[in-house]
Amino acid sequence: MGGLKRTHMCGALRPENVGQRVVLMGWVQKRRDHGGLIFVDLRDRSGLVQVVFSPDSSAESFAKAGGVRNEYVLAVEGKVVPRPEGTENSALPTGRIDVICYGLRILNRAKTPPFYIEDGIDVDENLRLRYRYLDLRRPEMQLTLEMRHRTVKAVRDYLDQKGFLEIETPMLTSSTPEGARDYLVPSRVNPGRFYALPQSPQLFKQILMVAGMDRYFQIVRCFRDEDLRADRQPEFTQIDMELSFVDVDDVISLTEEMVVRICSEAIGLKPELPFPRLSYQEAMDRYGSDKPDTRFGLELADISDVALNCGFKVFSSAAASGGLVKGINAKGCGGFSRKDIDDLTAFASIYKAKGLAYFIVTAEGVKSPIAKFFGPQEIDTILTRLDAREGDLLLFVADSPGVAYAALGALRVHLAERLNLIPENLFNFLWVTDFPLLDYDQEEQRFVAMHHPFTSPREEDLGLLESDPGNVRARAYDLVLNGIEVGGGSIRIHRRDIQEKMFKAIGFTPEEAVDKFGYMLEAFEYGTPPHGGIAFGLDRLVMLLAGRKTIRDVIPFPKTQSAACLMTGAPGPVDPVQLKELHIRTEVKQPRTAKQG
RNA sequence: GGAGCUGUGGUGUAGUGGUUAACAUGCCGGCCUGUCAAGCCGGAGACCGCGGGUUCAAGUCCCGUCAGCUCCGCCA
Repeated sequence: MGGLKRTHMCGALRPENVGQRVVLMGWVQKRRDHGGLIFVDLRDRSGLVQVVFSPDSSAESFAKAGGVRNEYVLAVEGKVVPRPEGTENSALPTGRIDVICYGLRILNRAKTPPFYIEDGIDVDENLRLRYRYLDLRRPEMQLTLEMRHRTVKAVRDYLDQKGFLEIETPMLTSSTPEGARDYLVPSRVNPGRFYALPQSPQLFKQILMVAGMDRYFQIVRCFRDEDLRADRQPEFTQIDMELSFVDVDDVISLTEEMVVRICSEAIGLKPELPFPRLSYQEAMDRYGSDKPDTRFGLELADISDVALNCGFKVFSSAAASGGLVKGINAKGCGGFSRKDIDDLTAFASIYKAKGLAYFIVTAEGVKSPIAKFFGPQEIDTILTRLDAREGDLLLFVADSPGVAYAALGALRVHLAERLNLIPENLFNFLWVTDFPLLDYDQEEQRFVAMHHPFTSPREEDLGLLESDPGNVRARAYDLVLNGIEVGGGSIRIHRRDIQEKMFKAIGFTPEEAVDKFGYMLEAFEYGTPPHGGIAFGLDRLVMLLAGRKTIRDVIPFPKTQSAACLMTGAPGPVDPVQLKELHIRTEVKQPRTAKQG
């Protein structure tokens, strides 16, 4: 840089700086060459400032500026001057001043970038990911990463203040049964043995409680080898916490305050406390989801009782065989065409709904292919249940509870989007509590932990653990924001006998339990305090606060849906020598690379 | 494992089975002393993701495949 030292950031200059000699370093956003006068918008992380090159102030710089192109890296020595009257740019924070250049150094040249370095670009995500360093130059990406930093800093400041210690846990750990697929790391010095990357530091943080650390937190990377979604990456970051001597309300109120602090420092928002709470059952009944979006209405109604005795076989048999008949009122959609309804039916079928029954509410009564199966009394009850008015479209699903909830829950969100019912800039936090402890897995023909196997049952349900496992409620809680789960936790089991019962309930033999979690059971015998905690999905939280639709936008170097990094080409093939050292042979002859095509 | 959408100059798009694949922007050159979506003039740049097939003729129709995205399953 030829001994030059930067004095200011580009975006920081204001009329107060007029008269100052400044040295700026940054990238060329745009050059406007007027022949006798050249304007260059110089950009750094802080913003843009207009640099003026004129032969009157420096003939040499003016000549050099003619050869400057977009994304060249410049060092500019100049003087801050007020803009001539009438040439101010109110769209720019620095728009009332210019920097007149007296000395220009071209620190580096740049090829023409493959896409525009600006906000709101509409470009193939392939390109953005391949040239991520250019994508990240865009102001909105830089602001998002700054917001992520503010979030993390707010968490650290808050938890430090509350007496938490930030403690690290291993990345190379052991694979555990249950849960997601593990990422495995072969051990060179232990042939045939593997570490697993942590799906979460769950066991370690509990052990830290046994160790008397009292309050722990960690901003920690977690790994799950499952298929990707807009809000799921194979590696993601959790704000992970655990506290001793607490109950559900303690964890909830402590983290509520933290969330408020995050919102305030990241985006200047002050959500009202306490956040609403909903039981799992109520969330399912009203919204068909355990992570309901409460920014709009369209709640579900249950008509299983009416359906049970009606003449429509599809309804009555669903209701009679333990299923549900539920409906949703698509307000004002009575004018939907046959095709519109077919589309909604197709949408519901994604969630395994076998069909979508409908009522169109008109002044003359209900128009529906299935109206004839209902008496006037029954129709009246249904209309009342769904709060139906003339011009409404009522949609019904009759199926197993799982399918009815899923299909209508998704339909509810789908309709809200289509009808533009979702207000912008609304942040609806809410707790979902009282989850079932266990969930029956049809495929495996056994109960599995809904949260994880270390979640404590509610005391009053303890007796059901053996007699009626499906109805045991957990001391678990999820934090939901605008229909997305951003956090979840529980009070843990801290007694060996209960932990053993839990393992038994999910089908572990005592030998398996000891084999996989013996150290944990043993630790429980050395004075384990009651404890509980929570983990937040940092990426999702920042995504929502930043108003983005995918966590890829808040992760500097994300993976594609096929878990590849388009910039580095990971995962890539490795030298056979490396494999040999690791005592590994693969079945694949010619590995596909991520960059083909 | 499955369903859907997308793929055409650098970028974003248009393109009814039929001539030399069109437009905008960017890029390159020239002119231009107050622009900030600068302006004006000129120029280069795509064998239409890849591979087959149908056809006298394919960017367009069919099959396969690759990549990206969205979703179902999966994600304690």
